[in-house]
Amino acid sequence: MQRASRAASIGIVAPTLCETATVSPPDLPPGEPSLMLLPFAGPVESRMSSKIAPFQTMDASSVPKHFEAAEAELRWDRCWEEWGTYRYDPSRPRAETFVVDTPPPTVSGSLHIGHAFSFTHTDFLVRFHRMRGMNVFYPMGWDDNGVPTERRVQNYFHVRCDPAAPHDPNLQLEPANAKLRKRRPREVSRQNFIELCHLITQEDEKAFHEVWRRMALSVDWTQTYATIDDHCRMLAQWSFRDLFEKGHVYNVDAPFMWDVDFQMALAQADIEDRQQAGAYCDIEFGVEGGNEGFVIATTRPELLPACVGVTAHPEDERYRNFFGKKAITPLFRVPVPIFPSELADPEKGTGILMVCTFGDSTDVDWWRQHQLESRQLLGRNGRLIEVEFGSEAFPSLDPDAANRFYGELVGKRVAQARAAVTEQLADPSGSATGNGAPLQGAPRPIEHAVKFYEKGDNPLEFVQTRQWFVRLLDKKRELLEQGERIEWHPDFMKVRYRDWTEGLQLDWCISRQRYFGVPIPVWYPLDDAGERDYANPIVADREQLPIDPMSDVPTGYTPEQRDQPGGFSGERDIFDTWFTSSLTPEIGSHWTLDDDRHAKLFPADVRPQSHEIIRTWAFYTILKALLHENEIPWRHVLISGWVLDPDRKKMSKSLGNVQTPLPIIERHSADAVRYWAGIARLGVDTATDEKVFKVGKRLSTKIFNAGKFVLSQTAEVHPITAELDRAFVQKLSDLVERSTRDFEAFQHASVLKETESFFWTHFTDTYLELVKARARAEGEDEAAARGSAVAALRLGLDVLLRLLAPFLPYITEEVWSWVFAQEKGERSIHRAPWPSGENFRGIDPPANSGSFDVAVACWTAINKSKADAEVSMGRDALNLTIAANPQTLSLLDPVLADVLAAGRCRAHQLAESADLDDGVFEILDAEFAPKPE
RNA sequence: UGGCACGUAGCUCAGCGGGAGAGCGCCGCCUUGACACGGCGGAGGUCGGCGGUUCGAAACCGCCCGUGCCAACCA
Repeated sequence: MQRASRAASIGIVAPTLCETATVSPPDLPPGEPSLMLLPFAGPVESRMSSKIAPFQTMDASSVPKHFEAAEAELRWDRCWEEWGTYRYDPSRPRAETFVVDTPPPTVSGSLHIGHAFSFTHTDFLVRFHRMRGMNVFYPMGWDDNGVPTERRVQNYFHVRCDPAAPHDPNLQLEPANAKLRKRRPREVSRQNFIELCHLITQEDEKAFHEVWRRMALSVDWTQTYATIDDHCRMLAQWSFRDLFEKGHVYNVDAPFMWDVDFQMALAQADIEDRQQAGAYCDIEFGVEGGNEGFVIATTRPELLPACVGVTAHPEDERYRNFFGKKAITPLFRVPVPIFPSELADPEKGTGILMVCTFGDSTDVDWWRQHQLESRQLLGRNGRLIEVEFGSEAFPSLDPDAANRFYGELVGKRVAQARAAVTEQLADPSGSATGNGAPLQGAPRPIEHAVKFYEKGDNPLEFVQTRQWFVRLLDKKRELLEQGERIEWHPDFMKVRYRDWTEGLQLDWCISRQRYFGVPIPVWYPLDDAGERDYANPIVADREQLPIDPMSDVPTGYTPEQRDQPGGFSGERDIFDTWFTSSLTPEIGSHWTLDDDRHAKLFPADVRPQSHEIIRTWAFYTILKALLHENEIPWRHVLISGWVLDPDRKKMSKSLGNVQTPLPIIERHSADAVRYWAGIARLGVDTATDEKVFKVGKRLSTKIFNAGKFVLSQTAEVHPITAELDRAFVQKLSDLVERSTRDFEAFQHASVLKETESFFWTHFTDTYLELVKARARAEGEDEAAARGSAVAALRLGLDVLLRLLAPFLPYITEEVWSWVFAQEKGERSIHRAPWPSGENFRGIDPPANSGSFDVAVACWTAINKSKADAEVSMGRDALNLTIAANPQTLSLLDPVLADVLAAGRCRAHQLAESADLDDGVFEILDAEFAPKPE
């Protein structure tokens, strides 16, 4: 309390903080919360210099010995929030606005250090532009939708969604324990399931929120959205309606990629290839009207009952005679056409193969092109369905045998059916030619690529279902052009986008057979027989949105008409989660809701993201902006690399090597973690490294101590006139110029490295030491020299703090608050202007541009002579002979007094030594004072 | 198999047409008044390999080797 009242009377930053100081934040322990919350405000003597305006110093002894990062992080976070330091100002014009299309993290995914890494990259740039005077729009979104959340709810509560189950309005569930997990999952209604999803995402959001605050992401927290909230659902559904009206979406009933475990359709972007062990089975087929046969090689013998054709290359001599005839499948004795196809590769397998409904996408092509029969045997759950051979749909020359064989397969999953069929094929009774067992020899093991859903555990199948699509194959050229209009950082990442776009083979399947997400806002009229009219869907009106077609009713119908002949039926599917997240720029800009805001915030300036989702998030966002507004969604894309574990493996949940940010922050401080992220360039994968965190921590400690020293120099400031001071300022001015240029070019890592290097090499290790004595020189006639040093020291600290502020927001704010906050009239350094030529106006350049380096070289030579003599640097030199060539000695002259003072040199001689190189000094005949008792 | 990126000191990386660099680690020394959560000094590399362009290549070009990522490869 005493501290608080004193600060108030001194009035640095205290007036605004008094309120803060009286508020006990809920997340701090009780005790002395008011003290904890007060930014340090040591005693300040306010003086007016006759030469340079308001000037304050502080008493270094009043500053704590060490910087307590954890305490400061909580304290400053509260201040920034109270001050609205990061608030977007909607009244300012577009030209002054800098817009970020922030990635909404999947909140039910694991929060790891990689998130902190890439989000911090964005924050560096944001803070730079804010200090440059831009009005920053930096929102935060949460991605709640989709499979990860459903999975998490299923595991957390040990439940499954059963759409047929009745809703339980009083459902209360605890997290499942081990005992509960042994039982079958509890089945809950669709609505209950969705409520559980909401519950868990809210909890997960808090975890992210806490880490973001602690990392000092300068987000405007008043601009927050969640992909499941009304605003996002409305815009996603409106997006669908707009695309529908423009003719870009359609629904079709066709064979498509299907995950048998999730039981949902997928888009090309959701698929990955995995190397799998498989085996070629060589199977003899018969040919109708004889006992001839041929052998096909297949890795999917279980699809034999679904065989609808056989094909070989038209030029293949081995099989030419068969074209036009019918093949007879073994076991099931089904006659199927044999036709030529350029797509068959004579080199592969035996050169002749079976076409099934459906083994792969080529099967689908053949099936379409040659109008083959449809004999879909694989059900949506991945098990073989019941069929009757000998019926019209499943003809057979020997229905009894076929049904006997097939009876052993019904209900089996793919892998089980494969084993069973392989066994059956080894039985001669199944032969189509009478030449013994259809299986020729043992299956031959191979490794081959198989398509998987990226989150799935079983290979994809092609299953005929009805799905909604966005047409994109006809828009490749425009999409590629949009990609060219955007600047990619690093630029080679553009290639990823181009390759993906050029390689597109399928339209975007946007319907998903899931529960937690944005419903497709469509109903279907039912005819008199109660069948859905898919050709004439009823798309919800704008005014109705957002809607859930399972509970809301289309205009012109009554609730009683739901699922009645002549009535309507609601679409059950929801959107692919990317359908919503591809609208993040429009979600932030309030597209279609607020034209003025949209004009200011769209297109955005930057989109930060990681490279593995170029094909999804970046691609779909570009697509949406093109189709809705014929625009690019943002001008720049920033691609952060991945975070690897110390063994350089990608951090992922499945590998179990995930590190979470909070323990690292607690151990090393948020600034240290930000430093680690800051030295990594965009697009470069980076390993977590204790050593680097420590370097960051060390830098912030040094800033704390150097700040304490500089601001406690009590001499009045004067114009910067001394040669060494002017030489230092010139170097500083060059640094500002380079840093600004690098930041403008999205090279944050160079800014940090250069500034850090300058801070140590040119500021604390050299300049500060060289002028220390002069800054403390006593006597009236030393006032100008003294004041010049103090002014340059303060200028150096001021500029370096600001250059480092985007990277190390806590320590720079802390030091800023001691004196500069009031002196410069800006309470937060994060609102202070970025350094520029303005800061150096009126300071003359040095007489010699080499003065600084010569001073350092000479001082270093003196230090070396002390090191060689194994005496402390603090020991006085009684007498030194300084040798250098005449040119170098003449450069030394204007800075010699500073060098001698820093070297504690009581007496000296200069010796011309023409054979020494420029800038090189040698110390001869050094004599040091004896070690004091 | 194709595309992209990367290969520089023990480790992590910067440099990308004219001096081979930084931090950490290592060795030696120093309690100094902002800082021992310090400071000073030092050792350490034929810049993956082979060719080419150039007066000059770690850097530019070609080929090769290695690593990573992306994409393709389901008969």
